[in-house]
Formats: sequence, C-alpha cells, structure tokens
Amino acid sequence: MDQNKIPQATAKRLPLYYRFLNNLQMQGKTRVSSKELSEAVKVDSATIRRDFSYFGALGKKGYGYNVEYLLGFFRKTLDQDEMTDVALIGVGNLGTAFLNYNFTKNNNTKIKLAFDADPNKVGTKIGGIPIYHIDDLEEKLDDVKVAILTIPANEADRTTERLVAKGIKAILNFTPARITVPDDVRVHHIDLAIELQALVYFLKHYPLDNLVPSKEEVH
Amino acid sequence: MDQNKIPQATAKRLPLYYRFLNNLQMQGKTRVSSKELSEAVKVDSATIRRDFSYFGALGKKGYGYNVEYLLGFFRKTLDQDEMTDVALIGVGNLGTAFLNYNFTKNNNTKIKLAFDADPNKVGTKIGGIPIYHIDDLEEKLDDVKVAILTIPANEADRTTERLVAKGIKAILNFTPARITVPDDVRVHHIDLAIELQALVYFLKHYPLDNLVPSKEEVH
DNA sequence: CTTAAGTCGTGATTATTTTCACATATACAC
DNA sequence: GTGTATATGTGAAAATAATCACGACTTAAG
Repeated sequence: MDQNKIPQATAKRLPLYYRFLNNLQMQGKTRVSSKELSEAVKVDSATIRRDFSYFGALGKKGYGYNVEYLLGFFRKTLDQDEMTDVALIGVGNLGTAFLNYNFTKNNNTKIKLAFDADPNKVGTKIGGIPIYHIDDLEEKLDDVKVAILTIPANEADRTTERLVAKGIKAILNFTPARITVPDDVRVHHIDLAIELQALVYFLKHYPLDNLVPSKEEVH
Repeated sequence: MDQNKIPQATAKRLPLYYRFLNNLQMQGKTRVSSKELSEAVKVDSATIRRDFSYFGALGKKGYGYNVEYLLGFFRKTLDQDEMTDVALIGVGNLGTAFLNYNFTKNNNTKIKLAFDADPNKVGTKIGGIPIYHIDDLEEKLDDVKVAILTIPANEADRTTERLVAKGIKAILNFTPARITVPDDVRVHHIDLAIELQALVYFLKHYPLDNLVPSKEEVH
C-alpha cells in the first residue's frame, strides 16, 4: 500500500494533529510552528516535525506550517473525505456514550447501526442511529468492516466469532476479554480498568516532581 | 522509589497479567507457562518472561509459574491490598459507565465520589456512589489523588485547574482536550475518537493478511 | 542590503521495547 | 534411574521511537 513506511507511533498521532489543525483554522490562524503545536497537543516539537517529514517537506523554514495547506494535505492522507461505516455492538452506558458522541465532526468515521439484546432498546434510536437485535446481526450487518465492542466480557468471544464470520476486519474492543481473531483482523484493546490501574501504579512508583522533566504524557 | 527500573511498557501490562492470573486461579489452575499466558493475553511469551524477570526469578524451568505464588507476588507489587480512592468528574454516559463498572473486583481502585452540574443527578447515587454538585468540588474532595475526567471538552481546562489546585496528582482524561498540568501531575489521555480514527487508518494503510504474522495487537 | 530572529528538515544519537535463541534446569513416563 | 519433552531466564540482536543539535532557509526590521 501507499505509505507503509510511516511508523505506527506517528500514525496514531495523525488524527490528533488533524483535530488541532482544524481548531486552529476555525480560530482563523493561517500559520503555525511546530513549537506552538507542541504546546497544544503535548507532543515534543521535534517529534512533530519528524512526524510531518514522513510525508515530505510540508513546512517552510523560518515560517512554520501553513494551516490550510497542512489541513488539506492531511485530509487526503487520512481519508477524511471518505466515510467509514462502523457498527456498535452493545448499547449499555459505554455504547450509548459512543452513539451520542458526535463522531462526524472532524471525522471520517460514522456509526451506522447498533445492536443490543435488550428488547426495550431494540427498535429505538439513539443519536439518530437505529438499534437492532443482536440476533439479527448477520442479517443487518453488510459492508461494514469496523466494529466497536461494548458488551459484557462473557459474550465477547462468541460475538467476535460472529463478527469475523460476517467480514468485520477491525474491532475496537472495550471488553476486558482478550479476543481471538484471524491474522487479517485488527484489534485494538481499550481496557478501562487497566488504564486506571496503570495510572495508579505510575503514580505510586514513578514519581514525577521537578526531578524528572515532564514525564506526564504516557498514553 | 522501589522498582524504578521497570520499563513503563512492562508496568502497563502488569494489571493485565494480574487479572488473567486471577481468572486462572478461579478456574482452579495451579500452574501456567508463559506460552499459555501468552495465548490468553495476546502478548508474546518472551515478552511475558522478560516482564516477570524484572521482579526476579518467579518461575521454574521446565515447569512454568505457580499461579498462587505469582498472584501473591503481584498482589504485593501492584498494591492490590491497598485501595486507592478515585473521584469521577462528569456523570454523562461515559461517567455512568464507570460508576456501574465493578471496579472493586480484582482491583485496587475505587470510585469514592462523583461530581456533575446537572441538578437532577446531584444528590442521587449510581452504583452506590454519591453524586455531588461540581461547585462543591473543593469542599467534598479530600485526600483523593486520582480523578477520571469525563466532562465536555470546553470545561476541561477550568476543571483541571481546580483539581490540581485541590491536590489531584493523576488524571485519566477522556476529553478530547489536551489539558495542561504542572510537572508533578500525571495525565493519561484516552481519546475515543482518535482511537477509532487510528484503527481505521491502520485498517486502510497497514494491511495484515497472512503476509505479516499477527500484527493485530497495537494498543 | 544587511542583519537578527525564527523555524524547518534531518543526520546522528540515544532511549526504549521487542524478539531471538539457547544454556540450564525440571518434570514425568517407563 | 534414564531419557525425552518442556520451560525458564537472559545475553545479544533487532526493531522501534524519541530527542538532540545544527545547517539552511525565510521573514521582517532597519
């Protein structure tokens, strides 16, 4: 594929840059330096310049970056024009949070439909997104390649199998279960309990203070 | 402090190991190999052995690890006995999800109190946790060092200032805003929109297939 | 036109993390 | 006992990521 040489760490920061560039443009700013951007997104300025440089020389020495140009460039690179449909599996509190979240703002992803087992929820809409019964997953899920998994952990494996069988290629997994998938399916785990525990562990064992300069950004 | 030499990447995996060891013990298993554990948590077995080795020789060659012993060891290391109180700021859908989540199971963290601006929520309880008005933050928040931030982005900066002024030392930030804090306060950002966008980016630009062996675990 | 201040892009370095691969030790079947 | 399969712990290598530091170029002021 096109830019396979871009480090994963860089790729994960691109949406962040994109969002802040959008903010800048809305504020009417026409130029920005890596130093300014650094303060806004809390990423070292050298890292930002390096990240951008993977895409070529996007800035001007002595000037910085042109916000509009950079934004246009990233729009293409991040496929911001092209919408990606997403299915949400499990309309609990976390799932509902996603449905209410306005993902379409500055975003190339859209939750198109949701599934749940609760008959009180099935047939209704949240945030304009229809909720179907989980039993109808195979029937309703078509041409969707990305799923957000916000169901109880004990259902994770069975539901994952169904999603994979139906052709899902990427899963954002919020269950504590570490799901098993074929090699061609990508899974990102976001484990809320573990994030909290890790934060507490760092708090207790990795004191920051003024001794160690700004180590607060780990995630 | 004590084990300052442990890599951060390792420290972030410890809660994960801990949880799966607990599962194993509940299943009545007395021994486990790094290979088995690897399949369960989706972390390379060499990485697991390396992680454990930072704490000394916890296993036995040709045998594996004793579940009970390992669990006891991690309980001490991860301070699983000692509870850490957490405050939740913002009882929207995401915040409610946290309150309903049973964090006390296998866990050393407990959400002790929550805050919101909605008068319909103030004075009630969710998951047994009392909700106070955000205006009473300074009054109610005492001896709590960790906060979960699940409020709208535009309130993030102001609320963060108040939390820091009150002595909070670690923040799990779910708002899209990159908050500014003094050097001695630790912040972990979990940006749901960005996680989803990054997943989609990887899906489109980093094909997995059988060519690249099991690259699905990025997070 | 000259100069000073600002800023990028990047070679080189350093730091961090993962993975390989094997010597060494254990378990267990017979 | 003996032999075979099994697993650890770790030195070394590889992969990945972050940071330093500076030459080259731009801008803008005088």
